[in-house]
Amino acid sequence: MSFDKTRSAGYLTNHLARLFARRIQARIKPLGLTPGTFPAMLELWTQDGLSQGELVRRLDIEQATMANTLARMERDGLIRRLQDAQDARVQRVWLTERGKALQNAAVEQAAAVNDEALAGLSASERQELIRLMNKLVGELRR
Amino acid sequence: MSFDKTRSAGYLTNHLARLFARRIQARIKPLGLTPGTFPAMLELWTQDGLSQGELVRRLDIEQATMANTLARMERDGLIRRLQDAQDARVQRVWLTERGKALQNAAVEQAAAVNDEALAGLSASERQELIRLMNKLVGELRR
DNA sequence: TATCATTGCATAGCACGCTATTCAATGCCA
DNA sequence: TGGCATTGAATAGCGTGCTATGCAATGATA
Repeated sequence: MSFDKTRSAGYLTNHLARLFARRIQARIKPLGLTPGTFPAMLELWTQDGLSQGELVRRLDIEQATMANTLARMERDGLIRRLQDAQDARVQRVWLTERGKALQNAAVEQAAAVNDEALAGLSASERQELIRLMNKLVGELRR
Repeated sequence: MSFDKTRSAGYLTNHLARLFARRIQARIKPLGLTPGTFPAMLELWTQDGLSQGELVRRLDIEQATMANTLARMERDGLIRRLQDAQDARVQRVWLTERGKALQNAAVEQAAAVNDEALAGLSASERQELIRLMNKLVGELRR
């Protein structure tokens, strides 16, 4: 039974994810951000005050993972967690001023990494790659 | 500054990597394997007795990560590490009988996950996706 | 040959992903 | 209204990735 790693979507995805993480890590470290916080920050920059559960659903991250990530973000002064007034079980997540202020610089760095990765591709190749990756996500999310 | 996560190669790659990992984890757990061991096992099934450094170079994994992964693999009876006869610094990695015996079943499961992910794609789309992903890897590895 | 740089690996410490488990708050229904 | 199921979150434990650091073996050189 043979297996060519350069022809396996799963293998390539894992390798690519590590390469992306290394690059983004290097670029956002000076901002006081880490790669794992990025998805949550993106959601909160778009809509502040989401509940933890809402973040879990939007980001397709396990609840326990999100709880840990949010704890680190709170420790690092990016967010605050406040109990919801209507439902005492719900923790709402609010950006601090510092967290809000990072948006432009952080998004800029992320965009730069994407540009580096896609440098060798034509516009239509980029579009096709994104389309196909979205299709895989849809397939695997069921 | 806006950022569309469904159009970011990095974001999609991270999401896809998590989805792939969940699937492969579920499938190879019964074999006593974990996703992180897979790349090393693939290399060793192809060529047994590689040094740790050789694995690091082939898999583009940090040396410390590989040392940890190999320690778990040894603990779990997949490999043994023996000092090289010529160079006492070198640890050569050898599959156990159990490690060797897992090849067919493990590769089968990995192939099945790839098939699930690519189910919605035509043959030419699959080929194109693999080609583009390899291009990104090449770009980001420099 | 004594010294110093290089190489190969291990360890510490942490980020971030997962499963399993627990607990409190809420909702529902007899 | 009392009892039970559901929901939202925290915690424990572990795999897998990283950087930083240390150390022993080897190689190179004055």
